[in-house]
Amino acid sequence: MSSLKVVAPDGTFTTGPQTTERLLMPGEVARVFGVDPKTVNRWALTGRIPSLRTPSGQRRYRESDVNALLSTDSR
Amino acid sequence: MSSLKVVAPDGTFTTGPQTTERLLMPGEVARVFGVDPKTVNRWALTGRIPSLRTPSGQRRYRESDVNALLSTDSR
DNA sequence: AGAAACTAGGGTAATTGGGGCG
DNA sequence: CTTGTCCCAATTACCCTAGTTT
Repeated sequence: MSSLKVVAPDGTFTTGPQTTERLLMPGEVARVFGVDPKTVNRWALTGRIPSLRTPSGQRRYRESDVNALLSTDSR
Repeated sequence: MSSLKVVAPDGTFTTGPQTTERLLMPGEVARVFGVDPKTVNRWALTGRIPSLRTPSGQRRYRESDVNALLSTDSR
């Protein structure tokens, strides 16, 4: 497979043919679940969701991780 | 402006600010119907109303689902 | 350079989920 | 069978200020 690297304007990047893995910001994740952005941070601190950090300390979330939590049953 | 990305089960996705559907908390839904939040909880458990769950287990309700039930002029 | 929007923190009051009972 | 209420432990929302990003 080709290891093509695509770099977006905001610095995010993806490698591979079609795997567009965008990084979501806390507010975006918060809107997905209907919670406060601080709550998403708390999830990261308690290990409920994996997170990356920018050099300045802000958190970013992989949408694959978000979708994995989203697909959890809805009883 | 941040564009929220919504990913479908098949991998396709759409981006856009207007696709953001508001999610209501149990108490908000309860006030709409004039019942106790616990009752809304039971409606979700019995499948009378669809619901999402946060990673910690709390429920959120789509505004469109709530409105759909409101307009359900049964008889 | 400035303004607007978003974020990370900390602290506190309010809400939620689940079980059981009337 | 459905709903409201009481209990508890856990989780979340809202307030603030400061730093970051666009």
